Amino acid sequence: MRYRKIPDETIRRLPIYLRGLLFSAKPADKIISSQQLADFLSINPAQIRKDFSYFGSFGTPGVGYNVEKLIKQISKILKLNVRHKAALVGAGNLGRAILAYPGFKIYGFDITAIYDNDPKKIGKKIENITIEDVSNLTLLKKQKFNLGIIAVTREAAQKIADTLVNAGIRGILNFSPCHIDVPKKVKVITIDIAMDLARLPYYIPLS
Amino acid sequence: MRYRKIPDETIRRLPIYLRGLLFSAKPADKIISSQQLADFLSINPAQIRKDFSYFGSFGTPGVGYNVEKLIKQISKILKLNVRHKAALVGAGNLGRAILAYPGFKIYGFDITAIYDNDPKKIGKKIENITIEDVSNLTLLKKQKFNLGIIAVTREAAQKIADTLVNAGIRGILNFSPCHIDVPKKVKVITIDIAMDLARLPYYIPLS
DNA sequence: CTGTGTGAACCCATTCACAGCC
DNA sequence: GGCTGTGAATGGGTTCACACAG
Repeated sequence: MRYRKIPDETIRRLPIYLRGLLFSAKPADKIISSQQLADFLSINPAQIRKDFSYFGSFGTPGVGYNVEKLIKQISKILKLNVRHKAALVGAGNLGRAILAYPGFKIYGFDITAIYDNDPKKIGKKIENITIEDVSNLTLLKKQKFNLGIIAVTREAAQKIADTLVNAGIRGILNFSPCHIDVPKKVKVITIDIAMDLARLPYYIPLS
Repeated sequence: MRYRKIPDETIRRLPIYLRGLLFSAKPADKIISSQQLADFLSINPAQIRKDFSYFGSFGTPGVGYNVEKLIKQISKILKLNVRHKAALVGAGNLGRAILAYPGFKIYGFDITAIYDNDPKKIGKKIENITIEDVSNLTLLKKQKFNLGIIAVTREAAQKIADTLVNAGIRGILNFSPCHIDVPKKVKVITIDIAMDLARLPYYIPLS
C-alpha cells in the first residue's frame, strides 16, 4: 500500500461499512467477503476493497475479512475508539431530539453540556444535564471538549459557531439549516434534512 | 444549451442554492451574481453557472440573476412548485420530530397520513392526524400519495419499504439507520444522522 | 466593462481486470 | 479455486478561461 491521498468519499463510506458490519452481517459469520458486504449495501465490491486499501491490508486473500477485526479497524480509522465530549447549544425541540438519539452513544459521543439563551430554560435539566447560559460558552476552553453541536435558529447559528471556534472546538455538527463559515482548521458537518427532502420530488414522476 | 446528462451532484446542490437565495440573499437585492451566491455558500461560482446551464439560461450577461425568478426556476426543476402528499410510517419519537419539523411545509410536503403498529397509538391523533393501523398501508394505493416517510426500527424498515412500493409509492425518505432495497424505479433517500456523526472525529485531531 | 454560458482541460473517483497470496 | 490488493482504464464532476451578450 503506497501512500495516496485518502478521498473524502472513502471517509464518507466508512461509516456505511461499519453499519453494514454491525447490523447486516449475521453475528454467526465470523468472516465476510467484499462481495457479501457489497451485496448488503448495494455497492461495488472493488470499491470496498480499494477504500480499505488506503489504510492497509485488512483481509486475507482467498478468505475474506474477519468481521470483528474489521469493525475495530474501521472504528480506529474514524477515531471512534475514543470517547468524544460534545457540547450541545440549543435546548429546543431539535436539541432534545438530538439528546434522545441513540446513535450518539453508540459511536462514543458524550453530550455533557447543554447551553441555551432562554432564561426559562437555564438551570433546568434534560437527561440529567443542567442547561447553562449560552454566555458561559466561552468557558468551554478550560474543559476538554472537542465537539460542538449547534441546534439553534438559522439566525443565531453563525455567532454560536464563532464562539465555539474561539473556545477551541475543532469539530462542529450543525443542525441549523444554513451554511456557516469557519477557519479551515475546523471541520463542520451540516445536517439539513430539508436539503435531502427537497431533492426527492425531482426523481419522482408527477402522477 | 446542448443536452447533457444532468449530474446527480447538480441536483444535490440545487436545494443548497435555493436555501442560499431564500435566506442568505438580502431581500433588497433583486439581482444576484454567481459570485455573490458563491461567496454565501463557499462554492466556486463557475460551478453554480454550470449547474444552472443544464436547465437553460437563467441569468443576464453583465448583470446577474433575478433572485425571485431564479427561486421559481429552481423550485420548478425540483418539482417543489407542486404539493406532495406524504404518508408517515412510525409514530415514535422520530416520527413526531419529523412531523414537527418546519422544513416539510416550507418545501410543499403535506403529511396527511400516519401509520403505526402499536395498538396503544392507533386511533390517537398527532397534529390533528389520526394514527392508523400499519396493516392499512396497502390501502394507500387508492389515494394519491407519492411519497413515503419511514421512521420505524431498523428491523421493520425493509418490510415497510416493500409495502410502500407495492402501494405505488415512488419516493421514500428513509430515517431508519439501514440500507433498504427497492426496485430501480423507486427513489430512496436515507437520512442517517449517525453516518455524518461517525465521520466527524476523523477530521478532528485528538487533543 | 461586467458577468453569463460553455467548450476544453483538469482532477478525482469508480470500476475493471488480474497478479499474487491463502 | 477463491478472494484480496492494486495498477491501469474509464467515467464523471469541477474548474479554467474566454467568447459573447448586455
